[in-house]
Amino acid sequence: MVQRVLSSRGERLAESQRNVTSYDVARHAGVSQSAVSRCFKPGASVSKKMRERVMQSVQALGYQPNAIARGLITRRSNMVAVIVSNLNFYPEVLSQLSARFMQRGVHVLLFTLDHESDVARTLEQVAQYRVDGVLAAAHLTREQMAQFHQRNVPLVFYNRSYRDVPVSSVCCDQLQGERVLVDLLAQSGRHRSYALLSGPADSVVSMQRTQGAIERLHELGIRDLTRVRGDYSYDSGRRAVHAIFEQRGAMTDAIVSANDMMALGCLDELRHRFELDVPGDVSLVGFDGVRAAHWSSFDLTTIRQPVESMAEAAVTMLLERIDNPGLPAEKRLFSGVLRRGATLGH
Amino acid sequence: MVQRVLSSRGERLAESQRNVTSYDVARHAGVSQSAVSRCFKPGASVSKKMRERVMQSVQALGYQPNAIARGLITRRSNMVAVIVSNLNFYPEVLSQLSARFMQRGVHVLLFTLDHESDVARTLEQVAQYRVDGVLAAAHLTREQMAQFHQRNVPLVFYNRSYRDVPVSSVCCDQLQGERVLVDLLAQSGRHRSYALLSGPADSVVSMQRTQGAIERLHELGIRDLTRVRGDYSYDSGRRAVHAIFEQRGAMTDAIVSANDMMALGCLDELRHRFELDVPGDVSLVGFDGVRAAHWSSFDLTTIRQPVESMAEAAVTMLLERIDNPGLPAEKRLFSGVLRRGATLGH
DNA sequence: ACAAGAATTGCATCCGAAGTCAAAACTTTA
DNA sequence: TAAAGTTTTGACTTCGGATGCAATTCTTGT
Repeated sequence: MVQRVLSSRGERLAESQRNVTSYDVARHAGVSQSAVSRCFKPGASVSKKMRERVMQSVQALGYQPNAIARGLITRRSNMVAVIVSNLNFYPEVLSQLSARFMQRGVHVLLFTLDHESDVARTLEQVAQYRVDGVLAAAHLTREQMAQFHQRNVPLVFYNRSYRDVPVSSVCCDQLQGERVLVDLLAQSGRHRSYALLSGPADSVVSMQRTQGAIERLHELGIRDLTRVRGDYSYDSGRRAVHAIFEQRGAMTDAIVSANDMMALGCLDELRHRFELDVPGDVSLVGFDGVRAAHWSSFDLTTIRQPVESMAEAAVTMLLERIDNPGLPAEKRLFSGVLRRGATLGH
Repeated sequence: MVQRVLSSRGERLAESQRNVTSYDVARHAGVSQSAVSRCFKPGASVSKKMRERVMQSVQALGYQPNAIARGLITRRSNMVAVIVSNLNFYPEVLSQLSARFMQRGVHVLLFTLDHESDVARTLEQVAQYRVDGVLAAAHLTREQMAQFHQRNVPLVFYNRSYRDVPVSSVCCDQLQGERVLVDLLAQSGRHRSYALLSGPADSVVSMQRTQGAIERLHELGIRDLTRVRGDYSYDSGRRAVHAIFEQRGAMTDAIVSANDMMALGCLDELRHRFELDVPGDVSLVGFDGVRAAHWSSFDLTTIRQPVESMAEAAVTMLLERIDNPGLPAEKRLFSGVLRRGATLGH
């Protein structure tokens, strides 16, 4: 009963309040629909008089052009899909990307992937919305990349580079950054035993960082290495300390963490649970340059990813490729910036 | 040269690879376009045989229905706009909202506002994309709300409630939470002098928290109160400590911060710069329940906003109102959850 | 086997703006 | 002032899928 009344009211509303269209404006202004359309196209052939008349009606009726309809005919949605694997790790990146896209009049359709989510289904959705381009801060398979390529949808990866695949990406040089950190550790004191804390097994970034560290350690003749794995979270960093000490007793006096969050977890656990001094007893380095790494409780030595530059580059690369589909794939590699904190032994 | 070859190839591709449409599928399967369309509408009248035939062609051609075209005719974009004022403060909230919308097959068009950004222009964009609903974690004027109402676009606010305006919202009870914190402070020891650290002047949330604290302090007969203002950031928390001590010397021994970030800034500055003991010399409370508040370096006493419940409520409320435009506005108020940390005096 | 009823299918139209092209209106020139 | 040239304007079609309705096919009962 109530239901019926409500819905009949809903219908009446829907009829009377049907969105204002360009036809309505045209009728109101006594001109053709084409004229109205042209008034919204910059650089179109419209007389001053016409524009004034139309705009007056636009104001009067509160007309807003329908971006959906426009997208249908122009085959340009003016939207890009931004795919992030786990939002918690990318707040700053997403904020940067979003701001820069908005500034250029491009809209962001956000897709987040968590462990349970079905990547294939998500990408289907991306395809159905006919976005003009895709910015992915998540792992895609070669087939999935190929699909976008087939459909002529430009794709740019953020911090994932796929060697041997001609796909565009903007990355921070993980290997080099990690080598710098290891060098610094090695210079800063004679450490007896190193521990390497990696991220999730399926993270390419973690793999690269870990590999960079191992390479450099080997080059320096350091072979005594404990390896444990975390999931990039603070808590997993705390747990990692226990795992490390279980494997090597309390011999370990240098920890290389694949990211800052885990490093902070280590730091807290070392200090507050094990009552060890950092950097006195243990040296520690992270990677990323998250805000908290700068906090005076931590003052972590780390490599800061130049997020602003990377975001700018990613956005620019994607938009360029949208405007000019012929552009070849390009991989841009940014160097991280060393931040010397107080977590390295004398 | 290479350029030309590539771009001419691009053109040929663009022509031949024009996106597959339902007509293409229909032709390939030897059926009508309506039939194809119906195969994608759940619950439509389609025979098993027909569905099989169509789906085979769909597979063969790699057809993906065009959500834009569908949106045009159904007047349902299946997108909602999420407007957040400054992403940095909302990583977890956004992640929650996004995940929950996605789970229900609704897509998120993300709009971020920073200080410079033009809210009016942004809302114009929101309107043009004919989103089905708007979730705002940002401040809108009454007129702006009214615009959405006029256009029959459901609007739900996250953590902003406007008294006297019939608009839906999901909020955490800032006043009550702050009162609980003040009570706890008062019980935990006899503090000589309180300081109140507010957020930005234009933040309603900050106002409410501040007001809640002041009310309760007054009720408890506490009038000796230093007031300073920050911008919600860690750094502004650090600076605030200096401001407080300048105003009251080092008398102050209880600080009520309008959010956790600033509280953490205070904490670090008190301990590392002023070499004071928290909670020995100064007690401190925050608000929000951010991750870092739980870290063992801080162990902050705070009120945790039940982000999961709030996000779920906000998403549900919005989608309900999309499906049933007749529903009246509703304000839902969640209580924060006290987290007792180690930043309160004995 | 045939009529009545139910389930499918296809035709035609619609959503709302943009682009094509020819007609109309306005300028300029001789 | 008429002819030629330039702008503006409007009628019509298009984008790609959804839907009301009529036509068709399939069931079912007798």
